[in-house]
Amino acid sequence: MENMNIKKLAKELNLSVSTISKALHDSYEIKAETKEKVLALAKQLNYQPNPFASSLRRNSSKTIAVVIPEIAHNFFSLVINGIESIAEELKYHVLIYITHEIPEKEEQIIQHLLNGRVDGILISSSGTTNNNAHYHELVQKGIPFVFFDRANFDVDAPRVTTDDYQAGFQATEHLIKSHCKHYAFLSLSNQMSAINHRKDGFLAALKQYQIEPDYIHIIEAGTDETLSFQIIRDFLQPLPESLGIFSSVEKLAIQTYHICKEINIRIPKQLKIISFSNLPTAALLNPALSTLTQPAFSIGKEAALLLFQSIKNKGKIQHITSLPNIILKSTLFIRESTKM
Amino acid sequence: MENMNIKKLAKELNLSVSTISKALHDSYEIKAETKEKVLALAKQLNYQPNPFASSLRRNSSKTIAVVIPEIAHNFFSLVINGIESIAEELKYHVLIYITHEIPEKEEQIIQHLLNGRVDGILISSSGTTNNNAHYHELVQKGIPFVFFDRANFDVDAPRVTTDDYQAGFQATEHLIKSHCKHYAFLSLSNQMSAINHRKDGFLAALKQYQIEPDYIHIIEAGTDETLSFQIIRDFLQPLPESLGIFSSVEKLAIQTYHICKEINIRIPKQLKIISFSNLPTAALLNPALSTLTQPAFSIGKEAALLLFQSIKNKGKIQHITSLPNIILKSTLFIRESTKM
DNA sequence: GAAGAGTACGAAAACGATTTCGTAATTAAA
DNA sequence: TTTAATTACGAAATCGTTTTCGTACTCTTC
Repeated sequence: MENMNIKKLAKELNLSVSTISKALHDSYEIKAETKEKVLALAKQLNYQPNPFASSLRRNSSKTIAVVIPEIAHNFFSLVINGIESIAEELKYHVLIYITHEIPEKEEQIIQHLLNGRVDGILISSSGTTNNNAHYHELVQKGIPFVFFDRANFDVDAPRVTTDDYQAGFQATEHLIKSHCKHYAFLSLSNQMSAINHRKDGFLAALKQYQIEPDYIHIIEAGTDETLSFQIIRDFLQPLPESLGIFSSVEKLAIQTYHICKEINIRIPKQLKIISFSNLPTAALLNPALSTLTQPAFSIGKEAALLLFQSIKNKGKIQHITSLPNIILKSTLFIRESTKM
Repeated sequence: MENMNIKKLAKELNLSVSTISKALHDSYEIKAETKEKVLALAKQLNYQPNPFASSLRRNSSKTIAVVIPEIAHNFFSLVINGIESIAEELKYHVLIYITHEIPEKEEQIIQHLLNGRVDGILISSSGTTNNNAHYHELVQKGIPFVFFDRANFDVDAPRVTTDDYQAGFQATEHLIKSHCKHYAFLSLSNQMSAINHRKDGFLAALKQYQIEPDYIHIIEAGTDETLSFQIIRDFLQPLPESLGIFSSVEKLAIQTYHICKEINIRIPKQLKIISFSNLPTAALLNPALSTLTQPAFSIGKEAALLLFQSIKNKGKIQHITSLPNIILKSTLFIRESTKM
């Protein structure tokens, strides 16, 4: 009685394998009485269909993959929560892959997923904007995928992003109205779509308020922890006069806080800072951090919905419908870190 | 050329399907020259083996499941990072399931995983200590699994936990030496192993220092967000004199901070607090939070290693070797929130 | 009562890889 | 030279489902 399967059920009930299968799928070909018998025995013997046999035959796995740069990161774990809420409802399984911000790793993962292990993929890209061959292979293989937050705009795939440009503009405007002199943008890299849009908003605001280029600093801190610490520390010594920082990601803002604590820079007196962040403790920091908060859970949810829709429509004639491109709004929370 | 498979490779090279399969697996039966030809063509035509066919035949999926109560939680996402680091190395895939602290959900997930979709499971239990039928079914089915952090001690499975009792004792001793009068333990539920061990350490320390029962409070805040807020708020109004709080989980400490801010309780003057936590911003809070920090990444890593070892040994004779039970140490960080 | 429709099932062919068991051909040993 | 061993491959069964075709049988309908 090691493992129950359809064949054993069939033998037990003196029915054929196909009848059992059809009964379990509530086929119209099978009469109610037989269905009941089959269901009853299946439950009694604790029958569980073999997922691989089923996937092999049906060529679908009821599984999606989520490919993200990091997981120990409030934003991404909230997104996963959103994704899971939908996947769970539709009885899909969720595979997690972490790229650690390494584009080659991402390529390798995507390359692997070409084998049909998953029915669809949700990606927050770690890649440079240049290399998108692996995305095109997905398209070619007909594997649906959806970008969220960090998209590759050269690839023809649905996207769920936030209003990064507007939010960047808004945050910067807020800094300007707090009367800073120097303005700095903390970036991870100049190859990530979301971050670049934030930077564009930053620059546009500064332009509109006619801030001189001499007072504008773009700091590319990179993804390496110790290196970015060093880069930020170097930038803050000597401290530019009346500095306003707009951090494009939470991690860099936290590093900045640590550095300020270390070398005794007073926030917001000497340095004002606002950051994109989903920190549940932003309001409890010393001082409380002004944030631009993305609706992370909703991003995950919307991206998943888009993906499942895409999976469902697979094979059907692609109408000339425009590419789904959902843009959600971030929320500005003004706190002490940008006080005048 | 839709999908490449072994059969097409075979036809192309005028070889049999079995020869191709063996060549791809570097079998000794196939001569070097043939292997090279096969490998070359496979690479050229971008052949990727169908994972379901392979899993079906081999009865193994190269996939593990991680079942956790929450994901938007520093501890658990760090653990996942640790798990992923090992899984990635061994080329295993990682499925994530979230129970949202609902025991029935956990049972349902485990029940589903009985079908062989995964080769092994890592679990941080959401269950009450009573119900462990689903774990026994796993044992019976021969599906390896490992508990981490929150284990069920009635079930015969490897565990990776931390020195919760000692850490609880140590944290409480620290509070006592900071001269509190009242002592409170914030718990989620009295059904979780790790939390109960922390509580035992808490109580033992208070006993050793002969603190009167009247000054000892056990607060079960539960897993519901709004409810736990209310419970903690109620406890803090009116505020017990010279209160020292030991929070068993990060979330409750953060809620306490929020409440203190709201109703103007000064930390550490009126209330001292220490908490189990993996917050990267603990030192930046206002005031900086004293923490007991678990080696979350290592917990994930060790648990994964244990699981893979267990998967490898599957089927082999179980020696009388003692049950693997790894206990890692937490680290105490004393900060301002418990200052005298 | 003959034709057609509908009902309820079974046989067998997939899905794509792995693996067991043969077996020709070559080489080595006696 | 004969026998045994080794090498290098192929045929076919197998994993457990799903699905396509049949096909008996019953029930209408005129």
